[in-house]
Amino acid sequence: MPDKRERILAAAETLIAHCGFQGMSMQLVAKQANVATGTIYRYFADKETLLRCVHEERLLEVSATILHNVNTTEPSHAQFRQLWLNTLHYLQANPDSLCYRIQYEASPLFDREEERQMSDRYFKPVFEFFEHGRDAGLFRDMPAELLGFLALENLMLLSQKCTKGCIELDDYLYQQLLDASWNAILKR
Amino acid sequence: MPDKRERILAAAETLIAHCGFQGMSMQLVAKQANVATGTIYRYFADKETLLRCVHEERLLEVSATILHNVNTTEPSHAQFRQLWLNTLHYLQANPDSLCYRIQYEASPLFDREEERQMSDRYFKPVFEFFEHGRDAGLFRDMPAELLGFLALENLMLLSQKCTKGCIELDDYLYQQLLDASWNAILKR
Amino acid sequence: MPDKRERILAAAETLIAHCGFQGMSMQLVAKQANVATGTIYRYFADKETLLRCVHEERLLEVSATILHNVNTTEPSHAQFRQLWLNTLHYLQANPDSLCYRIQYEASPLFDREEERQMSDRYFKPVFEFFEHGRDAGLFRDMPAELLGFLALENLMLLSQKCTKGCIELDDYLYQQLLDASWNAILKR
Amino acid sequence: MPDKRERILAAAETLIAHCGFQGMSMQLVAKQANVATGTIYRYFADKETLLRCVHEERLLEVSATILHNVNTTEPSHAQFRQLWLNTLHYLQANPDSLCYRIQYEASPLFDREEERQMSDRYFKPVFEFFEHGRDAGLFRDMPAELLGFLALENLMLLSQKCTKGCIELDDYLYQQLLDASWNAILKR
DNA sequence: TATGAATGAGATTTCATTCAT
DNA sequence: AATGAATGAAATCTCATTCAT
Repeated sequence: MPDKRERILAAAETLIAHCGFQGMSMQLVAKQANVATGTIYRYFADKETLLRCVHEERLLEVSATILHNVNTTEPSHAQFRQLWLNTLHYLQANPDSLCYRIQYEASPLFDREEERQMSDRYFKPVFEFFEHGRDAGLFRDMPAELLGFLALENLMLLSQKCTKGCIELDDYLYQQLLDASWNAILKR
Repeated sequence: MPDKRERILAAAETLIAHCGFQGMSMQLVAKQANVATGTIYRYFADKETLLRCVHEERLLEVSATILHNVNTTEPSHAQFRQLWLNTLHYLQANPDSLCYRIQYEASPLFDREEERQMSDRYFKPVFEFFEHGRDAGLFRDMPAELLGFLALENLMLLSQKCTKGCIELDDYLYQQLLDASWNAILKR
Repeated sequence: MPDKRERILAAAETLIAHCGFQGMSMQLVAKQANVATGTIYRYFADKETLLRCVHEERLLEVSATILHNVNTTEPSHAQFRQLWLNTLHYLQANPDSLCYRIQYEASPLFDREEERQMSDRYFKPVFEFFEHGRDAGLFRDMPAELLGFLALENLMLLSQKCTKGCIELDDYLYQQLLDASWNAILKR
Repeated sequence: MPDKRERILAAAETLIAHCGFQGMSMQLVAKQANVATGTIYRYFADKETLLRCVHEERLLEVSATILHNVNTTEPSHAQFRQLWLNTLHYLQANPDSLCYRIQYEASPLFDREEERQMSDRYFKPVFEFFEHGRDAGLFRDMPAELLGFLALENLMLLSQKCTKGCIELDDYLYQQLLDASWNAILKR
């Protein structure tokens, strides 16, 4: 019954998003996932492993989502727009996932090497999009990671501010932000 | 001996940066600050209060630092450059402070209203800088908070990536990033 | 294994009797009951709840014991004698229980309303005994609670004095005390 | 400034009455008495000594109060009435004192030998009253302590019930209770 | 004599993990 | 495979006592 594994992952993510890293106990995860405490340990070696798995699972999901309908070999404003909107929509639809990721990446669980490998594995097409654009003289002369960061990753903090209610955005502002991101990476 | 309070705050910040929110225990803070456990409770009502105080203390410090040598009534590329570099240098010199802030803001301790009030109190000059520039037709037509976010706040995630060793930057790239930020907020 | 709950209750009662309310720690209760500290919290939400439960458990036990072989609808000297002796024997056989109750009732845990409800629930037959006697013109014209108090409850302090070794009693004195109690409540 | 000592004693008594033995900390006593924490230790060796002193101080006060206007060499109903009413009024006027005493006597601080000595010292006239009455054939053939207990000490639990609001008494009932006490100790 | 900041042992409570069923 | 009661180490917080001022 592999959906138990899924339920446990989702429960952990939600709990961290709402109660923070300290607020997540294995007992609470079990209750939220509707399984027994011991059951968690049949799917995950320990708490740390569970947290790492949530992270990886979500990276996989994000990468799949944001590349939807994007042709990464043809860098253009239209492709970029699709990429940017996919990212935004995912973040808005999954505030727990975002909240989790930010806490995870700032925590000591986060491991540079492992992260680089996962990035490479899951976000290769995204990086390729920026590489192609840079090599065609469209984007600034920077490593693809930096272009990706400038264009997409700052949406994370922005989304968090929206979710927490610090900023309110409307269609006009979204248009402006998309445009700002495009201008930031554009050569000249 | 009011420097005890300072030592406790610094110890808490460092520990959170290195061990995460969950890894920071009051015992460890006491040891790191070289005081007895009970002493912490003479200065801070409980753990939550301590964490909130670290947050406020650092906001105060950041705002003082990044406004150094900036005339906020004259928005110009030179002033912007100073602001951006101040921010960058502060973040690089105080990676713990950054790491702390990100975790704090993603945690359930974070309170929207309180945060807005503190932002208004401490970062008023920064917001004024962007307001003046916008009203003069220099910057995009956006709330000052958003301009500030686009220009400066994404430096937070970027710095974190550097600190964690995911990205390496040199002078040329810094120049590019400064330019990218400027282009992002510029009207036209 | 529901006898664990029983063991915890008994351990708490004994410890309070011997070490006082302040001397009873959850660690000691656990050791005395031969369970782990955490186990207590599976059965009782917190220390206060545990103390309240000890109280209720013992009220239940007392009421059952002192009504043994007493027909409460026939108030007479013989019935009274049985009631009085039952009470005395229970107190002598369970000095811990007594010591606990006195401390509990003098402590701030004690809640008037809750107590009145428990009294009504558990000691109804005792009160009826005194009511019937009063209505038949045998006992003084007083609320049943007061008659019960005069006749039985002062045995509590008396027993405590014996337990603590302040007073020594023999059969002759018991006879006298029983007689004194009877005279106290008798009309005329 | 010996009134500091008095203030500390009063503060300890009040706190125990209201917050229980566990609720009384030396810090709270200091605050309530309006002195510094360390000052308490100039007057009392430690917490236990302080608690014992409160006890003794109050015994002294009670004995002085209840013997007011009583001629202990002439046992009679009038003298008894005065004694009984003095006791009642003291208890009603000083519910904290009562509440303290009950908790103290049930606690492990209470020491049989010391208590007997203090009783003898402070309540000698009361015991003499009952001895004279017994030797004159007026009261039951019992040790004076027991007569005193039957006549007066059960007022303690009764008063506590009133203070806690479990029982309400009026003049008629007081008259009845006084009469009941008298009947209890009377020979025949 | 009086103060109150500081101490650190100890109290209550939580929670990751195990294991008999 | 799944359960959830039990564990006990560790976390937070309190408080009797000391001591420099």
